[in-house]
Amino acid sequence: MQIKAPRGTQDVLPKDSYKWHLLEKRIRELCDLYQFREIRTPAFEHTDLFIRGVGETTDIVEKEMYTFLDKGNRSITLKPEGTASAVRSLIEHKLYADPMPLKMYYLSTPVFRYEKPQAGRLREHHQFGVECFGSIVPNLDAEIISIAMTLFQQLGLKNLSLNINSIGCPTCRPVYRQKLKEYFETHKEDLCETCLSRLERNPIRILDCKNESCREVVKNAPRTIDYLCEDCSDHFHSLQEYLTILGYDFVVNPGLVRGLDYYTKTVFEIISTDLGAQSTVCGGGRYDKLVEECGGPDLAGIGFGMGIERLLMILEKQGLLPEEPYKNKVYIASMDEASKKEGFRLLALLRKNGISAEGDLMSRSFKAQMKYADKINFTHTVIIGEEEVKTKKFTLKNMELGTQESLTEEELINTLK
RNA sequence: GUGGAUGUAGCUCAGUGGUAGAGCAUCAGAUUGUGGCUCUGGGGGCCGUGGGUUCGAUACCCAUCAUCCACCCCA
Repeated sequence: MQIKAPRGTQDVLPKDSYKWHLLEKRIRELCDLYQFREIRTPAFEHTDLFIRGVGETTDIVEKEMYTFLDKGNRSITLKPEGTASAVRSLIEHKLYADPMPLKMYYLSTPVFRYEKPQAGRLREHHQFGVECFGSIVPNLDAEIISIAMTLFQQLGLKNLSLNINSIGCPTCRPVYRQKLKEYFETHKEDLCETCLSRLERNPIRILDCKNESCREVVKNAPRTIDYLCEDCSDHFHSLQEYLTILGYDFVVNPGLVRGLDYYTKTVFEIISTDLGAQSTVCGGGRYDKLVEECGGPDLAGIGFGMGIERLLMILEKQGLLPEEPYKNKVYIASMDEASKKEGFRLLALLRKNGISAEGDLMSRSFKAQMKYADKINFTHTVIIGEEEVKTKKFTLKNMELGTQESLTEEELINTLK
């Protein structure tokens, strides 16, 4: 049996990796613009971190984690998301002693979830994420959102929509939760099976259900934003003002409830119509209690995660990915034994001078070498035969124009540089 | 975890109850040191895997795995 990549994983092949590099370069420049620095955390953590961080009742923790015992009998889990690790690291290295706010991002870190693969959903995918700790001001929420929005604008993405909501804080959420539960109790007969089980454990999640009869019930359900405490309500309104200052269109979506338990106040998602059923490219929010819950000090936080594969899917679909960037590539074609050796020497010399070059590695005939040079799209070919070896003047052919000239070693290096 | 579609050469796909083809790609040639066009030829497939029906299955039936899509959930 042939061994294939595990279900829900993808290879990035040599011909495509430049797309990732392109995107990663843009993202690094952007983060630099916002004064964020990169953090790198391990691909796996102690399972407890995610149980405490992400939340016991979430789908991620309940059924999607790659958890195993290592040889030291520790329960280990492959990261299902990025925030918990950042928080753990912050606490472990006492970064809370640094000047506030703490700003960090992570890029192309792999995250793992055991789900059934479909369009835009993988078991291993990669995320770009941003986290900021120590500040509770609403203009920070807007600023975090603007990082994602700016990236999308720079890339030229269309058909995106920004959804925001506030899910309250430990002061107002229990009140709302109770109201919601009372409301759903009276409509039990119209709820689907999963929602009935949610009723006890996490009634807020019913708001997110796509089942038709549940949606009917949800339509008239109490909305989080109507039960926010004064602090949360002010925060939410203020956020909207700041988003307006930045000129963003947004939708207040009371049904937006995120599947991770750590969120408080602001939650948001950026949605694309070009992704099929998995429409979220970027999702995040505020998590003011998470650091404390993980054993750290009382420190507010906010951040988002963005799926690199999904982002690339949209770029591809909207035709926004450029061709592989132009590069001056030189091929050295040679004929007899003597010229082959001369070519081999020249190849090393070109590379020493920073010129990207390649020679024959297939023992091809001269003509076949030329064909190859054409196929691989070399911009120049250096031709070496008896003549060139004798005179020490090499033939440089411009493959696009078809022109050629005879040059000394030094001239050759200078023109190709 | 549930449901639908699909699985034949590197890729896109034909095809028949008697163990397979096309186009593209690849490689080699078309008189001696020059690519792109054209022409000729070669290599490459246990027809996803395991069972069953049959004298015989790539084709029919079952199972399984994988891919794609939807539910669920999320990036």
